[in-house]
Amino acid sequence: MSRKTLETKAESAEETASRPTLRTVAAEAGVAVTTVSRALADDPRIAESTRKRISEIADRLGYVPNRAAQRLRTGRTKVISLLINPRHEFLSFTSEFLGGMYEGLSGTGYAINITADSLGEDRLDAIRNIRRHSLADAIVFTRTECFDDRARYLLEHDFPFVTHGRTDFMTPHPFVDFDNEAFVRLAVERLVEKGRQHVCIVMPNEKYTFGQHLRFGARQAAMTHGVRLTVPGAVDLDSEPDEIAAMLRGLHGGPDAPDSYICVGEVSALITLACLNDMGLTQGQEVDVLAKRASPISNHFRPRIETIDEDLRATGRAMAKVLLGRMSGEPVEDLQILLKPEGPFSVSS
Amino acid sequence: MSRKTLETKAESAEETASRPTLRTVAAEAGVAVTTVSRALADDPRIAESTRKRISEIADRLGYVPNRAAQRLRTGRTKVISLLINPRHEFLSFTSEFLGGMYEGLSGTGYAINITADSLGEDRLDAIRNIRRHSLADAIVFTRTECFDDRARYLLEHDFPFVTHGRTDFMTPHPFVDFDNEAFVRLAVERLVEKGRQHVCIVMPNEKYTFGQHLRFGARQAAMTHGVRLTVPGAVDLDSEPDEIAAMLRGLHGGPDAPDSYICVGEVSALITLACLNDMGLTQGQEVDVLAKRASPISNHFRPRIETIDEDLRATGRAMAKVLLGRMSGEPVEDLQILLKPEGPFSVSS
DNA sequence: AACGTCTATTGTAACGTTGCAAACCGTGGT
DNA sequence: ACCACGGTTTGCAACGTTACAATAGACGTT
Repeated sequence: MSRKTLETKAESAEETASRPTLRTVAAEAGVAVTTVSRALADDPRIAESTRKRISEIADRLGYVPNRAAQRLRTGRTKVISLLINPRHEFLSFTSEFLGGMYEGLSGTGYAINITADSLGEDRLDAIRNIRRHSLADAIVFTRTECFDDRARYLLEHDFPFVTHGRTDFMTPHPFVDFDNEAFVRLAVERLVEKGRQHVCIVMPNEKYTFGQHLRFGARQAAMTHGVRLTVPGAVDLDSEPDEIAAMLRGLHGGPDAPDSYICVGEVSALITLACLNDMGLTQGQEVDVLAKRASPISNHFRPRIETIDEDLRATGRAMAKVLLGRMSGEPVEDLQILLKPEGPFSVSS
Repeated sequence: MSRKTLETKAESAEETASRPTLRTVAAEAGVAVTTVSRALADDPRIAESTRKRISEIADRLGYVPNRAAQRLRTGRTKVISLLINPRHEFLSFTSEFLGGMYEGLSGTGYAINITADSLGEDRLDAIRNIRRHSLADAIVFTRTECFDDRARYLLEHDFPFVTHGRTDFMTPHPFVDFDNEAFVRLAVERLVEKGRQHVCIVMPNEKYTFGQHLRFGARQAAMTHGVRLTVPGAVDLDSEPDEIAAMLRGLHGGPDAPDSYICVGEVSALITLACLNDMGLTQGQEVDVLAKRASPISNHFRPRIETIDEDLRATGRAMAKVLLGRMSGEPVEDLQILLKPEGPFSVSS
């Protein structure tokens, strides 16, 4: 219950008066403000002895730099915005991804700031807001589309960003992507091993770039293994249960229905399972469902389903690396990373 | 593909040179900087005619106030931080909640900023960081505990905050809570209607305050309806599938096992269903599971389960109201809202 | 002893905003 | 014609920081 338990010692000092500034520290140390600023920024022009003395005094006084002043002066925020659509995203998804980014950014002074897009009417509002009010130095987003308006906007304004997934734009930009072609090949292989002959992909909306990769990879895999492949019209990713239901009923109306399904998300897998169940088809018997797993939730589906993991922590780490590279002006070719189910490798190399 | 499609007209003007400031606008309008500042802040001291003229010029030039400068000058951020634990929270949960807060804050100039706690080693780090760096004017968090360290810290430092859920502290603080006693009474009633005689609550961890409310409400309801009640040792909310499994196996070892379960979250419901299934018990036959529903995900559980909704959008709206009240210094008694399954009413009234 | 050279530190000026005290100006009362 | 008085507007200063140019001092060279 005592204050002590919740406070660091620097904080308790800070409590007494108004917050110490560079001026306070400078006065205490008997040096100029500039010197303190430099000393705390580890500027090599400051002698090691004074640097140490000053940083001790700063600690003792509980000095914390004023972010607003730093931002005003430098124009930089030291913040990275992660855009999410709270209607779509599982936080369990975001958790690993965030953790990875956090790891990758630790020690750099950058903070991660989650921003909800899609609260206003226009999805770009959130991004415009960030840019116009300088709320972040860079932006990250997922569910990248072939002709993504967010990416386009940011490219046009030369605002640093990294996407999870690729676009079809001619102008190259930094990205980190999961190799969905490899994923779907692996998935088909697994289903074939279980004796399945006719695979169907529960496709995400066509607008998502990775849908194209899935389609392509699945064609390849189906050829290789000599199995039938059905790629029905797109269903909105992680949503639209009615559409999935309609699609499945359509497929199972005739004589040549799929005997296995590949889902790209856990929610769509859950919906698929429910629909199949409603049609009297049991997972593991008449059909098999395989899902990309990004959270532990699919462990609790019954009957159990097949899963293939996407390492989102590694994705987050890669994201951080690319982000820092982008902000320090590295060439874009070095900032495009494709993560294989097996491990990472750079597209350029 | 053209720029026009993605830009507002104010933005394109802004593009040409460096960003316009108050000085720019003042020069253009032939008035003092202060006048522009006041005009744009709708200060009554500025004549309506000049106010209008200035704001037109500001629009034309694409003037956007510099947030960093405002923050430095005023010490206020106009930001509210929503703390979330990405390991626990569904974003589908957060979506409605966020939307409600957004509605409640629209027009006030406040922005919502989602911050992940629990990325560092100490949960309080995130909050300390916000306070020390003045990253927000107020903090909101969920999953409030009886002796919540976050609430304690913020109370000690007199930092504005609102909790989702109550604490057991003597010092009153603003909160918005769902009436879980009412919820559990309703839940028991529903299960009794289905002919169930022995209800079990899959309890959240004891540290959460709402666990106490559940326990109390369930006792009342069980008495009223004359059914058996089992309240086993706590299980961590939305997690620890092994613990749930062990608990259920324990309960179903003897002759007097529950025939129905109340779950406070959808993930715990899913886990419970999986465990029951693994024991050969089918939902809707040997047992019934009822869950509090905060997202559409439970619609896809098969067999279907009973649900009772918590209106998270209304919760978010209430949150915003309380938040604004807290920041404008309203008395704390007016800032404690308990939302019934039926509708809202203030604790104080 | 004067000179240049290097290192460590200093002082000044901004970044863009808002609060405060002062000034302006047309109006109306005396 | 003077003064007081609203309603408007202005100028100055400051928030806390960092960039830049300038300075002070130490040291080796000529």
